[in-house]
Amino acid sequence: MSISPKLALLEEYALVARALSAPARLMLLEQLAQGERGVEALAEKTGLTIANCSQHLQQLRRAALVTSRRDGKAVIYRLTDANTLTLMDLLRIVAERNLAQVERILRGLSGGEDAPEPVSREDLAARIAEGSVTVLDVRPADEYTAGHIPGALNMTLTDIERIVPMLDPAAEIVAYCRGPYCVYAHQAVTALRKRGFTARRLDGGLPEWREDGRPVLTEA
Amino acid sequence: MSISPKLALLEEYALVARALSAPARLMLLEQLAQGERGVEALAEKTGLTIANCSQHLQQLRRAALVTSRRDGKAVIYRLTDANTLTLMDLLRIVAERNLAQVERILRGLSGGEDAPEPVSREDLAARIAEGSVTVLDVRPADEYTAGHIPGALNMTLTDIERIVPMLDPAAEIVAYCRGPYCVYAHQAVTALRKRGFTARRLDGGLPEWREDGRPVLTEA
DNA sequence: AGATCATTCAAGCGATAACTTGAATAATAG
DNA sequence: CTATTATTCAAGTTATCGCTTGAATGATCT
Repeated sequence: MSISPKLALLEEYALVARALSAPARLMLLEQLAQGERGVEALAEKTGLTIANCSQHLQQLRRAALVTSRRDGKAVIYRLTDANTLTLMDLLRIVAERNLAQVERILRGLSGGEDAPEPVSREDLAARIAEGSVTVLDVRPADEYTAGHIPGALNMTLTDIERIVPMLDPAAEIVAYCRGPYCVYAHQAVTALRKRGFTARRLDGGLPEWREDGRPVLTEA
Repeated sequence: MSISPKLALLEEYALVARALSAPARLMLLEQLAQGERGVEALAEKTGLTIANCSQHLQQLRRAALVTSRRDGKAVIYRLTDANTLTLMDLLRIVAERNLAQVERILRGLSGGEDAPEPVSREDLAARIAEGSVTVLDVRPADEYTAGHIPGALNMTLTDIERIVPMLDPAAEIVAYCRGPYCVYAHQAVTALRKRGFTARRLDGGLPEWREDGRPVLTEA
């Protein structure tokens, strides 16, 4: 800084961007968007080793994207504030809007067929109120238990085959998962549409839903 | 992608973040926020070698943050769209809001004294209309020539000493430069306040002013 | 205090990125 | 067509990052 204040400033901005530049850390942030977590839980969810996970988390903390507190022996991490979420969203928007590569990957996910437009959270809330929609929560059971959209059915991708017969073929289905970074809902919609259902994806995931101030049900 | 669609997606998002993770590229983006430029001009402004500059620009192009076109022998680069600017702004917001380090650097720039709040662009426009403010453009002359706020005086930091006597000591001064990443206006305000002037900084720079749809004057 | 558990630190390895130098490509002028 | 100018490509060097392994810290429980 004594050398060049300008460069020092840019170095700080770059530090934040660099923290977002590794897929492993984006996975961690996506998990943390669901709620605060300990190191071990994060390591298990992301498939990283404990030590590696810890190092990534410290890097995120250095960039002030996450903060941590102690709870007994455990250290609990959480997103610093909504800015972190906004930054992740914007990163995704720029990538998806601009990169043809991403387009192709998403096409691959939806089996080459054109995926329908996602349902806005406002529309979904209205249709839940009038009972004209079946809502699927396509996340692991523990995340569902920790909080989900009221009335949503929890099913993992592997459970789809078994649960499909329980669904009313005439009903419209809306699937959601962790959020824009998460591909579970994409895959669920693809699978359901192949079986003739009218399925669409929710715009955003549970973090965005919660961010809107909409109701979230936690299992007792 | 055939291995893991999810990881491939995250890799794309990470690519965008990685493009923003080098100070050199942030400098280039800041320059491009002023308007489109050729490789040589960018290299000169940022102090990079031509080859190095070209490589950074290609990296930004791969992340779709900038696009390019040919103009004769020259290749002209520009920001892809407003999303790039938004992403830079958000990066800055997160860094400045969260990093104590950045706080200290900015304090250092303002000589330890508390800097006044920046003037909003709306306020500045109103006060220009009523003629109750002196506007300083603290950028290099060529950038001033390419476009500036109507009525603004152009002065570089090194010129401040000479030009100060020409200014009405009673007038309120508002300084602006390239934008939030740029520290020229910060330094100008500090220098002026040391000399007893009532000086404040514009919130944002010329790119943001232009983005608002406000008038920009180009020298004939 | 000693044992135990969760997390962090430290050292080492392979891969990747930034920068330099020198050559290759593309468009234009003579 | 050749020369010129602007940009890009390619190879090489140094520094940094991500990951692994093994040891060190810090808080709790007996």
